[in-house]
Amino acid sequence: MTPPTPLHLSLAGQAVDVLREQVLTGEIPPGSRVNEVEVAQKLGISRGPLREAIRHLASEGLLTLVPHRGAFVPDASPEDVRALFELRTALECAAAELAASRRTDVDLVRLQEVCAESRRNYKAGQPFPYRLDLAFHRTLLDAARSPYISEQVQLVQQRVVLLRSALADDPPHQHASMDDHDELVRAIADGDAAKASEVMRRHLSRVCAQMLTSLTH
Amino acid sequence: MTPPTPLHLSLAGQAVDVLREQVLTGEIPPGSRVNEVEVAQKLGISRGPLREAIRHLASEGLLTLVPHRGAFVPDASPEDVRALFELRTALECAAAELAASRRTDVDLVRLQEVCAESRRNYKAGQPFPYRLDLAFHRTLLDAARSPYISEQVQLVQQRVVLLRSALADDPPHQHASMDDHDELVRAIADGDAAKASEVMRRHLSRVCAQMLTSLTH
DNA sequence: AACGTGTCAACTGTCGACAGTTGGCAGTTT
DNA sequence: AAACTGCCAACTGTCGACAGTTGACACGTT
Repeated sequence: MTPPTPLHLSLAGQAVDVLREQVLTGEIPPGSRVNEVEVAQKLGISRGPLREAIRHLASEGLLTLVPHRGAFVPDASPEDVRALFELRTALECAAAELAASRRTDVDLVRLQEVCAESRRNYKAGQPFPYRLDLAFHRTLLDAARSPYISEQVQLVQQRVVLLRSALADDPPHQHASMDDHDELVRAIADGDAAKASEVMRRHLSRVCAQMLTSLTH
Repeated sequence: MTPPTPLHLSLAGQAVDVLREQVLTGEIPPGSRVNEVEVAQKLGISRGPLREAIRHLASEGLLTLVPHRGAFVPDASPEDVRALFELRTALECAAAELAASRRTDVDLVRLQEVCAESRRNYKAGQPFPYRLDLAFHRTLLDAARSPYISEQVQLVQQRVVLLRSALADDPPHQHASMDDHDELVRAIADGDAAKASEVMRRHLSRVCAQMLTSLTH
C-alpha cells in the first residue's frame, strides 16, 4: 500500500513527470493554458507543488509563463525553430568533436549497435522510429563525456520534440538520417573530430529543414 | 501608459533577483545552506514565493537542491570547471562564428568601443575590470543574433562568475585577454567565421586554465 | 451601430499552519 | 571507549484559504 506520503519523490517531482509527458505527447496541446486549480485537482495535489512543477517546466522551455495569466504551452514559429537549431547545432557539434577524441571501444560498439538496429527496423518495413534517433544521439552524448553539454542537449531535444509535428513518416528523410548516423560513427571511430563536427552540422541542418517544411504544411 | 506587464514584479521575481545577487557576490558563501524560514523573514515574504525563487535559481545552476535537506550554494571542483568550460566553449565558439557571418557595421563599432575602453582603463593603471570582459562577450552575443544561444551563454557565464575566485588581478592574463578580444574583433570584421571560432576557443582555454590555477591556490 | 464604462467571475499570487522527514544528541549497552 | 538505540528539535513538504489582478460581458451613451 501507498504510505500516507510518497517517500521517494516529492509531489512536485511527480507532477513534473506527469505534466512533461502530457505536454510532449500533445495531450495538452500547444497554445492551451494550464489551469492551476483544475490540474491540481486532477493530479490530486494542492496548488503549491503544482506551481513549483509548472515553474520547473517553464525553466525547461516546455511552458511559458505570463504574469497573472498563467502558463501556456508554446507553439513555435519558423523563426523559433531556426534559432533553436542553432543552439542544438552548437551543442551537438561540440559533443561530436569530443566523442571523436574521447570515445572508447565500448562507445563505438554501442553506437554501431544503435545504427544496426535502425537498419534492421527499416529493412523489415518498419519506419525508423524516433525512439532510435533519440537513442543514437544520447549514446553519442555519453561518449562525449561532458556532463554539462549532455544536460543541455537533453533539454534542447525536449523542446525539439515539442515542436516536431509530422516529422516521423518521411522515408527519404529517414534514410538520409541513417546514412548521416553511419558516417558520424565512422568519423568518431577514426577519431576525426573536425569531420564528426561537420557531419553533425550537415545532419542537423537537414533535420531542421525537414521540420520547417513539415511545419508550414 | 502602464505596460502589459505590471509595475510590480511578483514577490518570487524580486526574491530571485535579491538571492541571485547575494549568491553571485558571495554574500551567501559557497557550501552554505539557504534556510527557508530565515530568508523568508529577512525578505519579508512567505515561504511560498521564496521556494519558487529557490527552485528557479536551482534551474540556473546557482543552487543545488537536496531532498528534505534544502538548497545549497554549490562549490566547484576542478572537474566541474573543466566540464562547464566545455559547454561555454561550445556555445561561445558558435556565437563567434555566427557573429562573424552576421555582424553589421554597428556591431563592429560597439565591439571596437568595448575593446578601446578596456585599453584606456588598462593604460591608466587601472586593472581590466571583469565588468568590461562581460560587456565584450555580451556585445559579441548580440552580434550573433541567436536568442537561444545568447540565453544559454548568459546562464553559463553566471555559473562561471559563481566560481571565479581571484581571477581578477593577474596583469599578464588581463593583457592576453585584451589581445584575444582584439583578434576576435578583427576576425569578425573580416567575416572569418572559422578564425573567430578558433580564437574564441583559444581565449576560453586560457581563461579556463587561469581559473584552474587560481582555484588550487 | 460603435464606443466607452462599470461590474463580475475566474484565476493567479500570497499567506499562515500542519504533517512528515532528517540529522544530531543523550542515554544505554557491550 | 565505541557502538547502538531512541528521542527531539529544526527544517522541508504540503495544504487550504484569502487577497489582488485580469479579461470578458452587459449596460448605457453618442
